[in-house]
Amino acid sequence: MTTPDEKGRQPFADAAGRATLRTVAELAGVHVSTVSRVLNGSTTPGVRSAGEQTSARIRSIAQRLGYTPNPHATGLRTQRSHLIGVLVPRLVDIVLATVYEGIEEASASFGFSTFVANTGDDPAVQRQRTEMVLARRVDAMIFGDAYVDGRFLAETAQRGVPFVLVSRRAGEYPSVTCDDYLGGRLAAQHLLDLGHRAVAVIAGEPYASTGIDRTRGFLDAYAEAGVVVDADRVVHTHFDTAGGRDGMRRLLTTGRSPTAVFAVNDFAAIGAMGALRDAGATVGDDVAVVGFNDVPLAGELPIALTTVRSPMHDMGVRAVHLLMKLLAGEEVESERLTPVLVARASTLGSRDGNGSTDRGSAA
Amino acid sequence: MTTPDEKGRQPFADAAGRATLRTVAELAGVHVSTVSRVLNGSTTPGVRSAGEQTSARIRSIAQRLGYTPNPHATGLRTQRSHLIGVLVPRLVDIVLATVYEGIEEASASFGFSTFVANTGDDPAVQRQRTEMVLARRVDAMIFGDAYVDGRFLAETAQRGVPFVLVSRRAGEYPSVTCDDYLGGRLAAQHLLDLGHRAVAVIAGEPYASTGIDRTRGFLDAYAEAGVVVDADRVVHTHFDTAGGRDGMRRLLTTGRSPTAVFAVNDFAAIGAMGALRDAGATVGDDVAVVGFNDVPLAGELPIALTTVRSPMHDMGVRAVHLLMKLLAGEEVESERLTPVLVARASTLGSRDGNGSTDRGSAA
DNA sequence: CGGTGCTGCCCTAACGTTTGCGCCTAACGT
DNA sequence: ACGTTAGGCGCAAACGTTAGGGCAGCACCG
Repeated sequence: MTTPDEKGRQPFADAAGRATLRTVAELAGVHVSTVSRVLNGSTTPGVRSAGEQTSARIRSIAQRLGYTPNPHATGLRTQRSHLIGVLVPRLVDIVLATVYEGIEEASASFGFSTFVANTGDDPAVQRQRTEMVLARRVDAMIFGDAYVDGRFLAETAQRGVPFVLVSRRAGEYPSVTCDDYLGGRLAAQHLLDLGHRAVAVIAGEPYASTGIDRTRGFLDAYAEAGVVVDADRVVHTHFDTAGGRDGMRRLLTTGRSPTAVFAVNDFAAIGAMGALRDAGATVGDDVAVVGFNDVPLAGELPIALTTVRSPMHDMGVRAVHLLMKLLAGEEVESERLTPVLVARASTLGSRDGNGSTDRGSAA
Repeated sequence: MTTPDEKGRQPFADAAGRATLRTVAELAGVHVSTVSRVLNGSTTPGVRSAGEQTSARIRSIAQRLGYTPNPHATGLRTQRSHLIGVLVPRLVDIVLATVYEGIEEASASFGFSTFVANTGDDPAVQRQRTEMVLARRVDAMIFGDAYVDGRFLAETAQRGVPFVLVSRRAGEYPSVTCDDYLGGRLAAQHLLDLGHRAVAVIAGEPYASTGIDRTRGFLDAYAEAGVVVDADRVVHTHFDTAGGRDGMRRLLTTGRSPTAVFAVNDFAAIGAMGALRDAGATVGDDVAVVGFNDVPLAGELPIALTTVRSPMHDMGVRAVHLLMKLLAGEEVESERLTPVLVARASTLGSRDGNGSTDRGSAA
């Protein structure tokens, strides 16, 4: 089957015609192990690498041949794949997609590649995708879809797989998140400043720390201002537009309509705006709406959305850094990144030129 | 360093304690090659597998141990990685993210995993990321970021890497796209039906077939109706909200304001709506706006967006199917999937209850 | 002049799979 | 009873790397 030298193809190359260590070694007239040591920078102090000119020659040949080490061989030999498995609820959610971009970027800078998988926040799928990712022998994992109770994570931890959480926290596992509690407080303070007392919260999924912490921060701030938000004014929903619309509808049918709504996610906020529009209310004038995350289009909406900006990209980057420290055996500590409120027309109303310019107010 | 049997851990397991073929073989009292043949179903007709009960025993032991083959070893031995490299402009673009979800889903169903990388439509990055992905020894690639001239793809093709395109077409390379030309015609027909003659196009990037074909379909339909759209009414922009806003601003400063705008992308349309709002125009009543793709929030906007729905998820799925045929050595042909116009308030105006319900009209 | 220590490289054994080849044993045909 | 055949399985050689252990040659020192 394998013709030894099909058509002038590199001798001693692999089946696909790619140069191997052997190709380089043969051309340089040295042993493959020498090439390996030279190319790996052989940073081990005790072990010696090759001489100056031999090294230069080897490097130049490798370069000319476009040699890249076969990751399967390396992985097999070293038991390290330089692969990170990433699990997210859904990549079509721009929030997680942005976080993932940060992860991918930072991983690449450390020489790691990433596998992503969607789990849809379904525990059965989480388990199945984790198995799949682990079967690929990843060195570590990043979970963006943690349940706040962390029961599933305990299993993974017991299997000895190093991992960090991103976006959502859970238990005592190392995580990089937005300071969601503070974010909730920022939203509350903004609405309090505008005089809103009858407020409601579209709180997201009950198992996600993001929604939980943002809601708690919001309610705590209101409580401290002497306003107790009734339990039926807090509704749980999916994190997307459809969820926000449903949540808003439920809030509107309870009778006493709120004058302001805090949605723990921009897309839920947009859905809420849709439901308000359908109910004949004008967002910003009749009802104030605050979202969370400040996705790029929040400021572009026909009625620009007031929201709490979270450092999504940065969370991904920091998560990778944290993971690298973990892999290096260092002590790691969870990080909470600071959010910023961005006030726009959806709370300021039409009195304010519709706020196409962002005014970030430092937290 | 390697303690032979650290703490009651599976004998003959790998460093991470995972079962290997050897573990299974030892327990079953057979040779590893036998285990390999049994577990691989050894469908080769000439070569015989093991006997009925031996097979059953092996399978049961493998199952009990949770054996999964080491993909590095398999990849090294077979020169096939069951890996697909996917390049997209940006994953935060929900359109490509949705396409990618389809790719990931379909790939998994074929036993393939995927690497994604963002290229930001930058040729230098495309090249660099392609190298990176190829260095991982992927079996094939899917490009979602093709330039219509396809010059870079020619290099990749010459290297013998099997690939298909998705979302955008280029040259004669196999691709799965939306029938963008038809989509452009649908948008035009809708605006023609509403009586618009002074129309403009936010045409996207000049190197992407999506924008090109949608624009051409739109202009052709208008030309057939006897309306010639001036060249200065067609502006090129980025595919995001910022791009749409800039494009709209440019259109508004040319003097003669259009009564309708076709943006080749929903986010550009949203940006255009933002610019119109800033200019004091009411979208739907003063100026009609049509987008493209029908992303989930298009219908949730305060002014719901009329748009051309493209089968994004399905494109990803079909692209993988096409790739599998290609890998199987079959003849493959490009596919164009049919789009559908969804009319909403951004063209119908407030006369229409704001159209929170979609009315897909078959193409 | 013999030891000692270093430099510069080679040798070899893995890592976990797959796969062509070939050896047994049992069943079958004549 | 003996030769043939096929089934059931073991053997061993790869795939491309890495890494521990050497072995020459040279300089240096006493």
